Amino acid sequence: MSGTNSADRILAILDVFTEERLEWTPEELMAELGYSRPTLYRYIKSLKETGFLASMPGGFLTLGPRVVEMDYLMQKSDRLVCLGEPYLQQLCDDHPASSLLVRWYGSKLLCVASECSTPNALSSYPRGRPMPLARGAISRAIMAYLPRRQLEPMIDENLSEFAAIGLGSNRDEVMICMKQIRRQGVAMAFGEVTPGVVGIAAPIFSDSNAPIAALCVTIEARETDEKRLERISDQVRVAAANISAELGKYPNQTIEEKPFRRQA
Amino acid sequence: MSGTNSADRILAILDVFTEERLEWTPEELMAELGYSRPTLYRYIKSLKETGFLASMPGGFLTLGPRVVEMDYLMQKSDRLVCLGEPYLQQLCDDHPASSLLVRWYGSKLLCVASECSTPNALSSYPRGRPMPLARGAISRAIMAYLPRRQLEPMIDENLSEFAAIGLGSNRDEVMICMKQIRRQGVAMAFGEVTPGVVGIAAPIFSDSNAPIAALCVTIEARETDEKRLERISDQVRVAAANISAELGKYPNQTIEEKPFRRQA
DNA sequence: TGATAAAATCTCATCATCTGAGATTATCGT
DNA sequence: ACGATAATCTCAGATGATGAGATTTTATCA
Repeated sequence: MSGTNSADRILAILDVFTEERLEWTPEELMAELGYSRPTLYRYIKSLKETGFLASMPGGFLTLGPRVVEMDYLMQKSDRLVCLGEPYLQQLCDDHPASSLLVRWYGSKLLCVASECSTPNALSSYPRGRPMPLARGAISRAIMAYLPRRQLEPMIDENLSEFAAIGLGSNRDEVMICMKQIRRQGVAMAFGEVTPGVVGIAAPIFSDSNAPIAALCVTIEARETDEKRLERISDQVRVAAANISAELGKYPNQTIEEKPFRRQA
Repeated sequence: MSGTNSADRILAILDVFTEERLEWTPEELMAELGYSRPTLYRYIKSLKETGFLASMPGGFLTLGPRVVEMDYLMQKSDRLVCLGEPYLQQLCDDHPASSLLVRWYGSKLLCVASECSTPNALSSYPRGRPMPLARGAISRAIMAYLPRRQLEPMIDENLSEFAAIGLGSNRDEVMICMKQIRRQGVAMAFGEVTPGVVGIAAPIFSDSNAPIAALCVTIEARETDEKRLERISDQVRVAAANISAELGKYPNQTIEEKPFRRQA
């Protein structure tokens, strides 16, 4: 309803398919979105033909097979996931914990792979579950390595959050924390996301520039101690560094004619 | 390029992100799709704002977080998946096999959940992997229960396939096979999809009408015998029936004011 | 099976909005 | 700070989008 262009209007249809409501009739969509009947049906047709929507018995519409396929595609071809999975496995073998790979999308943190060795998957993060942007070890592991002009505005925006966690009450204090994280190579958070759960995260780089993801281990506080935390930190740091190195080894996809970082 | 409307043009962008090529620069997209620079950037902007595309370091574009999130959403809210998972588990506990839930999207068969108890995941079907439409037990388990006017054209289209499998050389012969499947309640296929692998599948219904999915077990032929096949068939048939019954127990989402199938 | 209701598509005139060349501004790397 | 590349903006023309209502198709029930 905001965007007046039909690109946004067609994409807006997919927006209404949420966790609360995954099945809509055309009639309901018309009411919700305010589109006329022919227009809506035109859009639906396009979305169904491309597989983003699918008809359910009873005349309902749901998200379609394309979504599932695309995710499969992404997962299968994501070098971060492929390279990282063995490390997730290893970390879970070594500790009663969850391990996760989280991608940084600029405006969103999204879990893209996870393993879990504890039966009660209370704090488990399956693929696709979004993470809070301004809280937790993952968030900070990434932020700490962002270039200044990205980092500073983020800090200013979330000052109250940082204050609540106890990282500092102004930008400079938080910056010092970030510096410390850079020195340690890992970020640690005690119960920031889930009460009683410790998170230990290290950033992953694809080139030498900005972090693109983080490797994280979460473990119940009562399952651990000083020594184990130390050990996990080391493992996470090393694993993240290894993944980064392996990611950098080959170009992202195929060898591009235009290498962006090395002069031809 | 085919559809001249901008709905299709914007969705066409997502089409070029395939397994072979998951990273594109705007320049490459312009060349591939033939859109002008401002137009393409307009589209990209919309797709990025909605999270369907994301920027990668180096100026590349990839599929975005929205895809992963949507899949998570679908999976989490899919009653078929939630209800079916325990059965998949059970089947894998009982046999050295893979078990899968496959949704029927009218034009596509897509695995939506799977378990595997064999170490060599040779014939494993993870979520998102599409299945061949005209081959295998799954396909036939669903087809056999389709209403006549959907089934007959499908048979005619794929007569050569059916002949190759040995189900019959004309429509009537194939129809007899389908009838037999209905009588048995399961479809069985020997090495049709993967050589040396047997598939046993039964349809799942959400209302009494048409099948919406199938439950399938695949097992290496050399791991099994007459007796075990019999046992698996029974289990699959019963499990599929149970899932169907449970699916029907509650309305798909919330209780709709307009019940479609029962009179108020 | 045929009648009835609902759902989906079609028609078409109007006009909004989409398009693209080129200029302009932002961003990045050195 | 500078040069190069990437992304956005401007604007006029015209193409394609829109919606009321008619029509066809599909589903539902007797």
